[in-house]
Amino acid sequence: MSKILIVDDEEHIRQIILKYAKFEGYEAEEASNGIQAVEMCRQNNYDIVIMDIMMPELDGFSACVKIRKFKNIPIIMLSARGEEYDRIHGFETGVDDYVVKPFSPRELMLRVSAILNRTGALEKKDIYENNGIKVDFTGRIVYIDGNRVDMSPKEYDLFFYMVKNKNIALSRDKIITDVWGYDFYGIDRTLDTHIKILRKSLGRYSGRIVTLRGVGYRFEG
Amino acid sequence: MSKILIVDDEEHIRQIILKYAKFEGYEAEEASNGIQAVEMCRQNNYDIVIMDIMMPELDGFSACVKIRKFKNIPIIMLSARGEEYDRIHGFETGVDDYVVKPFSPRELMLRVSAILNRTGALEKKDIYENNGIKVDFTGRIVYIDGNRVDMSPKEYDLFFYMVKNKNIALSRDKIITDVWGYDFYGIDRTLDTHIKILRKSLGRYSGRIVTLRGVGYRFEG
DNA sequence: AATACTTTTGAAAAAATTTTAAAAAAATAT
DNA sequence: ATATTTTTTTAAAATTTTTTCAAAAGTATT
Repeated sequence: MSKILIVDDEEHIRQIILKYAKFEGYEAEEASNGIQAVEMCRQNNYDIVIMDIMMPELDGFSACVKIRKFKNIPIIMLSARGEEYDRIHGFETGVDDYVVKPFSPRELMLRVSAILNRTGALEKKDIYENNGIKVDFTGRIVYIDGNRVDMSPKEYDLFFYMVKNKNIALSRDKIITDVWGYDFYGIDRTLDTHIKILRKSLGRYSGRIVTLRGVGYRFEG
Repeated sequence: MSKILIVDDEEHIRQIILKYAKFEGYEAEEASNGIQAVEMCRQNNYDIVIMDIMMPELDGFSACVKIRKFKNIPIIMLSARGEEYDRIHGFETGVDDYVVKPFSPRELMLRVSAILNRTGALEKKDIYENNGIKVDFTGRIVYIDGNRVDMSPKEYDLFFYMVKNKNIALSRDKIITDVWGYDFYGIDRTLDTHIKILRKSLGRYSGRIVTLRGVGYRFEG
């Protein structure tokens, strides 16, 4: 399991990333400024660092340079839209990738996964396989009994989320907040509809998504 | 695998080159001044040397002359824009090529590759081949069912990038950032258009580039 | 068994994304 | 300087996906 260090001075940004990182199956810790980040990198072994550029105390680039002096960890930088940054400067300081705020958490996780694969920090692909269902998170492919299944974006997102949280009771609220990324406190049946579609895609394994009446759903894997 | 010696007194320039060289699959070592470079060349077998002209201790030209006394390694010189240098002087000292700073790393790597091929310091070629599609990264040639296919520069870049990251879900953002080298967080359809062109070039294999709706694309290889 | 409440379904409407083709702009070669 | 090629932009068309809605089915409780 890969370990991520999330560095940002804004609490809520950290929380969002943290949340997504966890449900992607990563272990994650936080730091709220550059100095703290450098210190934590010195004392722990992270597989990748996600760091904001603009921070009090010590900005992202400087922290990056300091970290690189003692450890060669992949680093992804976050920059606010319009904030000036410069790719070359990034390369100089050893940044591996950039993501512009506001970012989609899914997008960010895709990049994390890509870098971890590339750097071979985790040579093995991110794959789940059990009882006829196989999910290749890196390639975004789902197999049922060895056959590829096409899904729509939301369907993938929803399924990936459930698989990553397999055997856990997930409340409707939690699923919606986590997969849709915001609350639509609607009284609509969007989630149900998606579950229906997903179950259809799962064919004879539709029963692996169990309805928890009054609560939500659980994927059994 | 070819081995490169990178000589520059500026750490960050070395890092940039190092990064790209590694990305291209070369092995690379560094020296920070002429004296050190000469010494390292004496003790190791490099296939090519990339060296800055202006350096403390011993400048590039002088180092070049010294190296040439005992070994005939191809040498590429880096000179700052506007910095005075003299082509004739270069030829006298046995320089094989010049690149002016600030340079495009890709450009530099192309020259490295060109020289290595020319001098026949043959390294094993970087080639991908699978199911009717063959990509010679070194020669920048694409074959479909054995026939050469002409592509425009961007088309090559895009295709190479996708092939190097085969079977990975690549987000549009990531592709654009990585291939174009900057973000246009615009709303234009540049990438789509290039994908279309690329697919056309791939003929009956156009389906190997799969659209991941809401995400991006994936090359299947 | 009746009631109240949830979930499932299918179909239609609405929204979003990708593909296309063609023109404009930029870059390169002649 | 002019012609040619490549890249980007644009806008419309095609496609796919998401959401909504209302009826049907299912479950727990009384």
